[in-house]
Amino acid sequence: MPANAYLRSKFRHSFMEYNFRAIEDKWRRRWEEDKTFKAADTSDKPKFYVLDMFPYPSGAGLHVGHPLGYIASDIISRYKRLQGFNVLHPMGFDAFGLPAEQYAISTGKHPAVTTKENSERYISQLKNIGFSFDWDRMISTSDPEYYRWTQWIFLKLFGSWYDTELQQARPIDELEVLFENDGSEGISAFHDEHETFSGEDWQQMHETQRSEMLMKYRLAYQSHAYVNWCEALGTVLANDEVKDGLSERGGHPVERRRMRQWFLRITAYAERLLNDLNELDWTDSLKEMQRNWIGKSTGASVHFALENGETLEVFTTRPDTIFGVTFMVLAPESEWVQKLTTDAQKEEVEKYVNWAKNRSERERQTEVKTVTGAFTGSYTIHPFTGNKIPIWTGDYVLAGYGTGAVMAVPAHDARDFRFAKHFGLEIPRVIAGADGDSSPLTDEAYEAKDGKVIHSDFLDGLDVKDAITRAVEEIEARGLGARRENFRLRDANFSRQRYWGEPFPIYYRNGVPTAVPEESLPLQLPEMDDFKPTGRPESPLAKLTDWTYDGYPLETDTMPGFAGSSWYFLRYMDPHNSNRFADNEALKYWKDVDLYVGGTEHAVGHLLYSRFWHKVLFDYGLVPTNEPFRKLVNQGMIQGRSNFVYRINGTDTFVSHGLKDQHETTALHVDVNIVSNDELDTEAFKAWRPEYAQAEFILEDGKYICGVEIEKMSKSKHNVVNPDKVVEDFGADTLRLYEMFLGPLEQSKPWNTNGIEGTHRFLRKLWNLYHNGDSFQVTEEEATPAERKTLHTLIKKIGEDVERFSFNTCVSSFMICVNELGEQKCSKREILEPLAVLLSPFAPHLAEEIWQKLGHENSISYAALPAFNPAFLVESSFNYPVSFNGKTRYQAELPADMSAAEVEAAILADERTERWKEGKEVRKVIVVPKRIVNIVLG
RNA sequence: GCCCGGGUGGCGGAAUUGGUAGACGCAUCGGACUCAAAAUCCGACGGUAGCGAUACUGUGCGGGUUCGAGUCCCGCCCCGGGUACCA
Repeated sequence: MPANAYLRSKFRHSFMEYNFRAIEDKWRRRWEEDKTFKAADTSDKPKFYVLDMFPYPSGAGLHVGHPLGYIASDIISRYKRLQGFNVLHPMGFDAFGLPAEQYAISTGKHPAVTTKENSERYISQLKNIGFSFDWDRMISTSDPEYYRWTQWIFLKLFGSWYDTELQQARPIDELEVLFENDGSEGISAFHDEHETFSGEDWQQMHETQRSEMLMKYRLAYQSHAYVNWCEALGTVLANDEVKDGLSERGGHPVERRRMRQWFLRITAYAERLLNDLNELDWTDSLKEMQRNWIGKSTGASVHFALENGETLEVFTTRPDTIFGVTFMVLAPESEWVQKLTTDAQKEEVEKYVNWAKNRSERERQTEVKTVTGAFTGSYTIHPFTGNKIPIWTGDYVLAGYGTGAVMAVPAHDARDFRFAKHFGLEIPRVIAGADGDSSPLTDEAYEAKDGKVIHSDFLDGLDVKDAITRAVEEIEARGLGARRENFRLRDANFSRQRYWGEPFPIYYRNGVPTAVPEESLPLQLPEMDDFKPTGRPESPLAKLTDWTYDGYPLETDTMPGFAGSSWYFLRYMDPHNSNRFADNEALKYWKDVDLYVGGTEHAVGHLLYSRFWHKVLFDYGLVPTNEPFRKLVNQGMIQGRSNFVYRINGTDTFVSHGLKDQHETTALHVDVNIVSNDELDTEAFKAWRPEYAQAEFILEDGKYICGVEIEKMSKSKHNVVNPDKVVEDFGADTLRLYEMFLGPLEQSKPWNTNGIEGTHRFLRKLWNLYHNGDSFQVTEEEATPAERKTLHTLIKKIGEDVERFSFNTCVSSFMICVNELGEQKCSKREILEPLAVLLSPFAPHLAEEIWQKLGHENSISYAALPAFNPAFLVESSFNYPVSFNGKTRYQAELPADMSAAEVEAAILADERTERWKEGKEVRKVIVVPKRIVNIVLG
């Protein structure tokens, strides 16, 4: 291995080697002892809050991909300190939740134990890389002193309703006063459907009835609803935890089940969550993901009269096609299905509904194109034509969106078209194509919002866009409905039937869900030896007989993983406060996160929930900003780079990659740690696994070359590279630099240890600039113009590139600078001292060591960033590329301050121009000063 | 299907507002030092032709705008991510 080579070389050379192990050890210890990166609670300096998405401490420890974002944010943190900011850069652990619990179960240990062990391992790995975290602010979401405030915020949500007129959360007792006085009518509140009641009605209600009514308004509420039940995990899951009908964690099947659950009324904030995205400095793609998840669509609600006098409400985005409605479809789960099914159709409909309800989420999604449904036997009356419209049920209509019923326009909606075609229903065309085509639609629906309306009474001749407006006007004028907005976003399922989460501070007093008083928080998670899922849809806490408060039973569900992570960034501002989730002064000083770095996997989960919680706190004046994360940068994923060996089938012989096609072979993953530049260390391979001890090899050019594939980094693929190993072999500074050098931060890229020696070599070259033979040597001589130019080119470049998070080009610039200074044999303080400061955010250990040798007593972390002086970059001449018809032919060195006309004259007078003209005429000369000359020949 | 990214040497990537494509690094090859190896240093390194100066060609494909296109416009192909009966 290269590390051994370096070690060997160290003993051979007599001069001062770059001994990264000693240097890094020394500074790790110093920073810890001196608390170098402790953020001041109050300061005259401007604040800067740099946050990483905190990890859940998994049993596998950190691999080399995890620190990528942390290195980037650490560079920014250190850079901002150099710029004079008071920087808050904390780290902690997302310790509650499913992953931690699954890991505990698989190892047979208690999650409290595994979480502690894993966190400690993470801390040591993180400290090894030299991050400038303020470790005194470390938090863990499973710490009772932390989740006490998670519970407290939950109670805030439980004790709130949303005023749609004031557009903010308000205390629930204010709603009770309104109910008491005037009943439910005229209150502008976001709530579930219910029948209106008067003030007198309210006064006569029982406690239970009142509680149930308030549940329809609370921001944290209980409800019976269809939820994602995952049998294998023994819990329900939120929508963002389910992918393709399988649990995101573990890939287990998920079924739809009606259960009583806690929910968060995030839908009340849909509009604000959507609008406020505009003011955030996030990537467009991330904002777009949130917009799509929120899914706002504009249209109309329309009431269709039923024969029994009731009305059926539907939501449509295409009211312009209302004359094309030939049938209605209800979701199988809709309450209307039962009510509207006639005796004659009863058997068929019941059979269908039962079948549809028992389909798994996965079946529903994989068989999207299969058309199923049943006729209820009832009809509705078309509000404009008076026609009888048959009512069907079909599972392509979702119960949870809109009203769970649609007006079907088969000619202009692909799903309705398929349904009509399958059941032989009419498909009348009401929108002509853009080319005026009004022929019947036989193959597919015409969904484009383009063309003119036909066969539609008062809408005839209008363009689609105008017809939508006109149709809504008419619907409103006739009292048939109204313009309406609809959101795809659903309320967040907040219950988990698991052990390892925050207990709900809720107890059931005579069956009425009641808040545990604030003074009794934290409501501690009870110690349990048997914390495994029960296998029934209830939490392990239900096994306890003494899980009570004040003699009443406590809620047995626990909160989901995203509870603790929805506000942790606030706790860092004041992590040890025992009176409040964070002190008001601290909140006012730190305000919000200036830079948040993390992966896109949290685009719609964590980032949406956090924004929601933050807005509720903002409504109560508990936080000073309405958004928590001003700027957000997504780092790409580091993929694994797997190596393969090829075993000749039925033998113990392995053939090198280039020769494998001459044999029948099986490709096997081999540990990337015993492969260097794709060459296998065959002795290490024999020692790797007992079954390979007798292995024989067919080599090419005396080497065994491995195959390569880019895959996910995972243990089973033997492509995991541990940062500890890289730090041991090359040092933390090399690791930091190399991770940045790999490519643009936001891009996904494979980890390949091969190139790391380049960055290590760079650090040694840099180290040698400050040393001569075996002694540190930096002179006080005045720098030359060339040396100053080299330095200030770097200062300018680093300033620009850090600003745009282009750290890979920063590293290149350092390399160029060091190469040039090496050629210049520069050892002058005037140049080398600023260079050390510039480098310190990237390679902090090395920079500190040099800084100390330069005679400074304080940490380089609080030095001042060198100022850029453009005067040093002024050039007296410019080497013009001269091109003819766009092809560069020769270079001409001309004074830099020459005007365009002078340049033109000089070039035309150049003898080389004559040669390249090839006798043709000069039609035009383009001169861009200090860039290019192009001569157009005719 | 829809919405976002992206496609540049053997490899990772650079080219920030249209102005010398391939910076920087890895790998490879050649040389110096060495008994030898490692380390270090020097040099070559997109493709084709040529001893060579050099010429032609070249940023996924096809067209266009421009004095000039990796960069802008139109139409495709491929890869990655998100989302999916959302009416």
